[in-house]
Amino acid sequence: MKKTRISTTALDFDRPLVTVDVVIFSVLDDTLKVLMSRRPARVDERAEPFPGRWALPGGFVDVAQDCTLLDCAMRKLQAKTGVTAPYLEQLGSWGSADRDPRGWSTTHVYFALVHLPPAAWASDTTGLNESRWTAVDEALREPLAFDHNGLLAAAIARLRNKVEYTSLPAFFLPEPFTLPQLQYTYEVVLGRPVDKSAFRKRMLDAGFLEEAGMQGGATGRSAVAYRVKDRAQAVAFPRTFKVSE
Amino acid sequence: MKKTRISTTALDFDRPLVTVDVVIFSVLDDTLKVLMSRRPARVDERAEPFPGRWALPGGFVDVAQDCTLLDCAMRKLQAKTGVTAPYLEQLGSWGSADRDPRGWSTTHVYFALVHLPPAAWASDTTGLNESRWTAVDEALREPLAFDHNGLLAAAIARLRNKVEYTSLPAFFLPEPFTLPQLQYTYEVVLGRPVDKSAFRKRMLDAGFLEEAGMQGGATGRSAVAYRVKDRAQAVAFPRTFKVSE
DNA sequence: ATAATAGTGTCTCTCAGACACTATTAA
DNA sequence: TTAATAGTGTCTGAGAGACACTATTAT
Repeated sequence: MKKTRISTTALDFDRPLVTVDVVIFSVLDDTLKVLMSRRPARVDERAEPFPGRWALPGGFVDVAQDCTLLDCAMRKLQAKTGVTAPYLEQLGSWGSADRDPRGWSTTHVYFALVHLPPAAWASDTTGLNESRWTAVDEALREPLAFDHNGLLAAAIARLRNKVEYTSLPAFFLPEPFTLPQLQYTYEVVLGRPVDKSAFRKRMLDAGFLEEAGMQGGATGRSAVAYRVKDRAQAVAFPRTFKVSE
Repeated sequence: MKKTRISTTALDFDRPLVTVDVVIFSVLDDTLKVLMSRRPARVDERAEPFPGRWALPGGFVDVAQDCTLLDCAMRKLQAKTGVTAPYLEQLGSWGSADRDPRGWSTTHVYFALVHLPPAAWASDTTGLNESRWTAVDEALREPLAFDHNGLLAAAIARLRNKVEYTSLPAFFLPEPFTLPQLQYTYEVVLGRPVDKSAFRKRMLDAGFLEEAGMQGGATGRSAVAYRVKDRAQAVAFPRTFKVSE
């Protein structure tokens, strides 16, 4: 028996599931870390996929609540970390028939760079929303839910690549920050030391910083503090670090 | 009245529409062109959105036919152009409540670089699948269907940006091609002349080309012909063109 | 004064751009 | 031989890396 349809298009075909996942990076303890979320355990007869596995924070788009995909990503980031205005960039989208056992599904992956007050670093290991900050290499070593190993690897690759020629690491620091602090952050993410003189020339010549007073450490000379002029976007340098060899 | 559900997750919420759009670029007549497709005219009482407007080629993901989003994009590209193995890269995804009058919708945008035999350049201005190659600036000037002005602008920006530091324009040429031909293609896309000596050094040093005999023009000296070693991906140069100024 | 950290100066090497030069082909 | 195009050589300047130097602060 066929339904009769008048004045509408044929939209009654199967629609894929639509989700958003957020890769939330931060730097702590000399390490690049990512926020992972544990899939709920099997609580009753309902078939939640990958029970107990670690996964990227994310979930279904709520068409009643989210006006855009970016809204949805910000909502999930806010819910997990309380951060409201971080660096947030779309990484890409993945979709296939078999990435989710519940059916043909798509995910829109965003990646965020945040800095958190130390208090927020406490792992939440209780209840249904268990989450944890994990060193990126460690997170990749174990099998994650869905295709999240692939998504996370892509996010790490994109971040490491962009750090070579952009001001992205500035978003890992609370403002104002000093150039030595910024250099340290670059070195953590790149995993190698960077020459101080070349680094400072590059940052100051790029012109994305503005002075914001002085900042003294526990010991040694005080440093000039800086703020980024335009918090909304990163700056690209004309060359990558370490061109030769 | 509530349905009783056993042994299944709650997936009976509203799902967004899921589409794929493809921005297909090519170079002809000294111009960067894009393939545009006309939305069907209003044929009966069914409400096809944006009747008669120009749009990027695309459409709904067919969960029965497409295994992945990339499959879907390749299927649409193949259907429009007959091209099977071009350069195809994901640009990003857009999704919001109001970009499609039929409801909350998402689109996954891919961009393709193709070279076509001159015969395929004929515009198909008949029937329901009218399509046309249009200069990119011209295509952007008129109001397109949906948010396609924005999608196209993003694709053009990404292409122009990547051409500054990658071997992408090689995909606009049928193999084998000569360095003067490749340089000409760069100049068309960049919209400015490029120094011959610097260009040749850059291309040959990048090491993505392999020789493939000689190729003579109608007049003048013959040129060495080249093929790209790895047709699957573009090469990134360590610097952009024209750093200074 | 010393330790510790912030910041600068100088040298060199690489490489892109500019541009003039040589090489090869057809008529 | 000339026109047209392909390809090379040489100079210069910008800028990154290396690394030694100076500057400022607390003890």
